[in-house]
Amino acid sequence: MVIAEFDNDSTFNPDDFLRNVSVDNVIFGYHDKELRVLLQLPLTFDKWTLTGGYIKRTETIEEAAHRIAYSRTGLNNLFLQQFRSFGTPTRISYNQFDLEKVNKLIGAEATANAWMFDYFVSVGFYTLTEFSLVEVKKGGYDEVCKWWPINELPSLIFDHQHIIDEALRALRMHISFFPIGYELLPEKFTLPEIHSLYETILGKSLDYRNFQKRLIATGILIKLNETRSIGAHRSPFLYKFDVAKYEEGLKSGVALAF
Amino acid sequence: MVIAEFDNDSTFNPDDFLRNVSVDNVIFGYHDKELRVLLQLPLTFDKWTLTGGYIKRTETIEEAAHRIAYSRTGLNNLFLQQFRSFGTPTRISYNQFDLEKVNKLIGAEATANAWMFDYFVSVGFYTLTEFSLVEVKKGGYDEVCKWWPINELPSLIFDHQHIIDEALRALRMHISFFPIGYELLPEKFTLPEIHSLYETILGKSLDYRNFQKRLIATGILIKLNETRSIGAHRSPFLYKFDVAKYEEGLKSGVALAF
DNA sequence: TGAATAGTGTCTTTAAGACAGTATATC
DNA sequence: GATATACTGTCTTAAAGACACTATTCA
Repeated sequence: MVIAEFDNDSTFNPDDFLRNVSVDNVIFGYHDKELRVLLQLPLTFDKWTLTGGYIKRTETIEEAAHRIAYSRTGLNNLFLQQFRSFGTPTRISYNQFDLEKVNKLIGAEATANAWMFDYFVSVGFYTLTEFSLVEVKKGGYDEVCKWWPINELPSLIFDHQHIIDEALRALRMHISFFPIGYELLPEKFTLPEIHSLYETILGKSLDYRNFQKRLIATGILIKLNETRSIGAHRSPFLYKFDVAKYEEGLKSGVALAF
Repeated sequence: MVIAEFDNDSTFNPDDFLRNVSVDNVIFGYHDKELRVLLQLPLTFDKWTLTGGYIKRTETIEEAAHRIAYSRTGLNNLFLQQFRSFGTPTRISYNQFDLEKVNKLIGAEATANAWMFDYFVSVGFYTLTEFSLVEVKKGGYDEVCKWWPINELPSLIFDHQHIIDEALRALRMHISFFPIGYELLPEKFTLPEIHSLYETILGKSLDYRNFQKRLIATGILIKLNETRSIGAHRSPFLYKFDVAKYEEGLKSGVALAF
């Protein structure tokens, strides 16, 4: 629930958007055994927020989620997954806004019943991407937009901490039934790399031998006849995804009960 | 997305409700090996709809779902489960309304941009109840409200068939991980009864011996020293739920991979 | 040759799935 | 005793989980 739309549209008009519904994206980023979330610090708050926004009258909620994600990451083929909606009259609280800053932005005196302080039901989406390659673009009304390690999140506005918790729960459930990694790993990757990926997302260690057995058994991996040189150590073999089987797994599920 | 609120409130004022968000309840009913859905035929359509409604500015989306479910079933302790939200600009289509009837109801000429024809994002909830004991109450603006067998649904308005399909998918996934039956079976029930319940909901047959083994293994059942007389047949034993373990299972899940 | 990482195999336990004959209640 | 339903047990197979040693790279 933020004013991301202002960014590319200087003639922002609330009437072009749905009232009382918004989208919040929980964008998880993975890199080098670390899981982060993309958060922004709007000028109108002194707390961080998810990258969210309003829904245009001409677009679906999924399109809105993609547009908002694109506006921050420049990525337009993210696998955005709806996981829950959040609706409580008190979730958006008037007094968490910095009214002085709001007034300056609006160029007028904001009253307590201004549309932006209204009760918004937020539809939550999450996604997962490789964050080291993403060029984060802050919105015109944000001070900063950056990746925060999942275990060291700053103080968040409204119920955004709760939304992140729920998104992480959904993500962790999701990866027991569907393959992940295609957007997160280089085209050719090693088993230790994908092993670390799963461990990081699940937040627990997985026996490497059993992990390998199960992952191979899904049939989504193709072992290559190349190795990666990693210094004074044995060189691990490279693998790539069998894209057809990976896609198939995304649809009908894959047995990986972690 | 219907005008259920009119029912108990003759002074219905759209300003008391959120714009552009609604709730749709998929109320599944079970009785005697049959699964049904509660649908209503509003005066303003010639197609059937889910029992849905708008969200008051003073209530959470969950409270709205409960209020709406109560208004049709008289039940107020339903286990309503949010499963997805639906938002497409075209999902509510103006020309599926019977304008003549709408005008008569409103007492004025409805224009194409009236609030009720607007783009509504609908938050979907489902629940499951024993339908033979429910006294269905139709809304003041409905012609009928009744249970339809899941396999013989009438023609539904908007995307309501799709919402039902998604709800059923969620329900079937749900019962592989969580116990069901407490609200659906009499306090004392037999194994063949709960077996039929699972078969009906899943829409497939389950080997009785394996089913029993797994269900007993969950520990949520208590075998009683009584039997039920069912005529010229062997009398099955009665069971009841171990409520504490059942509740526990609702929280942390139960292994029942069907 | 030592340090760090990659790779591999077996055993045990548990669960899933297929399958058929005996027991009981009433007419 | 005929009929309809309830009840029970075993075998096979597959998957999960625990566990420890060998192989490779290069400084």
